[in-house]
Amino acid sequence: MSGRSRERQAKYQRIAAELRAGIETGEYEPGQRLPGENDLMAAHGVARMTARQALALLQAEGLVEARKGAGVFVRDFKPIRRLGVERLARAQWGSGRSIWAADIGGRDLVVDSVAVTEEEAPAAVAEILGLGEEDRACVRRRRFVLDGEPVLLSVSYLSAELVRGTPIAQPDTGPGGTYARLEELGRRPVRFREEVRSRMPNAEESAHLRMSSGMPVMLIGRTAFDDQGRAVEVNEMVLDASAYVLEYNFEA
Amino acid sequence: MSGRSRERQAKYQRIAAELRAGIETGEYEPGQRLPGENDLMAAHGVARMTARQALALLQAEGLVEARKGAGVFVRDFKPIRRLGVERLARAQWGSGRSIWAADIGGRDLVVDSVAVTEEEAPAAVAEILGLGEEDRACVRRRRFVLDGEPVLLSVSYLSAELVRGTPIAQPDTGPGGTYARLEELGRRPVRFREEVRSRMPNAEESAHLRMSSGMPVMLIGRTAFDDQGRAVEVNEMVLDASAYVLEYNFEA
DNA sequence: CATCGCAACATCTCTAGAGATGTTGTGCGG
DNA sequence: CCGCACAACATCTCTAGAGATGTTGCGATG
Repeated sequence: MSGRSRERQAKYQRIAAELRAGIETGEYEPGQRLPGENDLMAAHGVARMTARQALALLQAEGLVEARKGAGVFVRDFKPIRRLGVERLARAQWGSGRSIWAADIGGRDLVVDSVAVTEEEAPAAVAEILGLGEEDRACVRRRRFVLDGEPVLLSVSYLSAELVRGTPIAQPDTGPGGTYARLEELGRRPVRFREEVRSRMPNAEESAHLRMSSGMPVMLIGRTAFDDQGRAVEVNEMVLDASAYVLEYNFEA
Repeated sequence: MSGRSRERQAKYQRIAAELRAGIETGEYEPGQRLPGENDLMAAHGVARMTARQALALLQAEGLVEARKGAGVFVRDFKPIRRLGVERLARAQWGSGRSIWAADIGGRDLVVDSVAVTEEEAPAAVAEILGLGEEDRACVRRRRFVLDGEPVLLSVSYLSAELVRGTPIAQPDTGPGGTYARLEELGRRPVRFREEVRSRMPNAEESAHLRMSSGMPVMLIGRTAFDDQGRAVEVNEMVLDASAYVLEYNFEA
C-alpha cells in the first residue's frame, strides 16, 4: 500500500520504537550490532527505504551509529566530568598542575594538536578584548583527545601585543599554562564568565571531532578578566556532547 | 543513474549545501519559506526521495523546520540568557522577587502548568536527598512558556516529610518561592551544584516542548545544599537548546 | 459581510529495484 | 605462518511513481 491507515503511527516509527525498546531494556548492549536494513526488511516485510527510515530515526536520536559496510551499532555514553569552577581555582594553575588533571578519572585526555598564530580577531572577540582596528590577536587552536577520540576543540584569543615574546605565543606555555604566564605579566585572571549553549555541529566541527550524525555539540565561551575588570582572554570551545558533563558549584 | 561518480559528494549533499549557503548569506531569512520538494525536483532534476534527503539534512542540522502541508521554513534563534549564579543569589529570592525575572529582556516567561504530587523518588534522587526506603518525596513538575512556546520542563524533588503542610506542597509557593520557604523551615540553601549536559530529546520531551526534529535539549541537574551540607532539593530541568544560553560567573 | 466547503498544493509515507562503495573474514599462495 | 586477493555482505545513494494527510486561500452560499 502507501500511506496506509494511520491507526497510530507510521511503519518506520513502529520499527524504530521496537528497536529503541530493545536498547533500553538491554537486549542490545552498547557496542553491540543490531538488525540492519536487510534484517528489518525480512522481519517486517517492508522496502529498503522504510527500514532505512527507522534506523535513521534512531541515529538522529543519538542512540545508534551506522558504520558503512559493517552494520548498525548501539552507542555508548561515558562522559567526562568537567568542573567549571574548581578547575580554574588558583590552587590548580598556580601550582603548575594542568587544569585538566581534575577532570578525568584515570582516563587520558591529551592535546592532539596545537597551532599558534597571530591574526585578526573576529569582531565580537575584538570588542570584548578591547582591541582596536590595528591590533592583532594571538590565537591558540588546540584539539583534545580522550582514548584516541577527539572530544574538544578550543580556540583561545589574547592580545598579541600583550603576549608577544612570551611562552603564551609558543605551543608549549610551560608549567601552569597560559594563566600562570598571564600572572607573571601582571594580568592575573581573577574572574571568569562561561556561556554554554548547544546545537547540532556544522560540517567542519563534525569532521574535526569525528562525530557521528545525530549528536549535538556543546559550546562554551569563556572570558577571563583581570583585577581591573579587563578581559584578558576569550576562549571558544566546542565539545562533543556525548563526552561531557559540565559541573558548576557556587554559593547563594 | 544511481550512486553515480563520487567526484566529491552526493547529489543530496550538493543541494543541501546550496540551500545552506543561501541561508547563511541571508538570501533566505528567518521565517521565510525556502524551495520545497517539488521545487528542488524541478530545479535539479532529481527524484522526490533525493530532494527529501537534502531537506532532511538541513532539518537535522536545526537550520530549517518543515511544516506539513505548508512548506519548509528557516529557523530563528533568539536565546534566553539564564544566569546560573546570580539568579540564585539570596538578594533575588530573599526579597520576594522571582528568580526568573532577571533572565529575560522584556519577554514573558511564565509557568504554564504546575503539578505537585507526593510520590517515591527515583533511586538516584532518593540517594542524594538521603531518603530511606519508607520516605516519600514532594515532586513539583512545572512547564515554562516563553511567547507561547514551551521552553523548559522542570521537576523538583524535596523530602515530603520536610515540606508537608507548607506552601511548598502547594502549587503557589508564595513570595520568594521554594527557597524562601525552605529558609523559614531553617533549611536555607547556601550552596548549589549544577550539572549540564546535552542530547537529542526523547519522544516525551519532544512532545512536551513541541520541539521540531533536529534540535537538541540541554539538561540541568541542580542540587541545593543547606549550611550543614545536606541536600534539600534536587531539580531536573530539560531546556530547549535553541531557546537558551546558560551563563556562569565565578572567581578564581 | 461573514463563514463554510473545497480544490490546489504542500509534505509525509511507502514500494521495488539496482548500482556504488566500504568492511570483514576466508582461503590461497609464498 | 604470514600476508594479500577476493568474495560475501553491509550500508549508501538514487530512481519513478502513488496514495495519505495536513494547510491555505478562494469562491460560493447564507
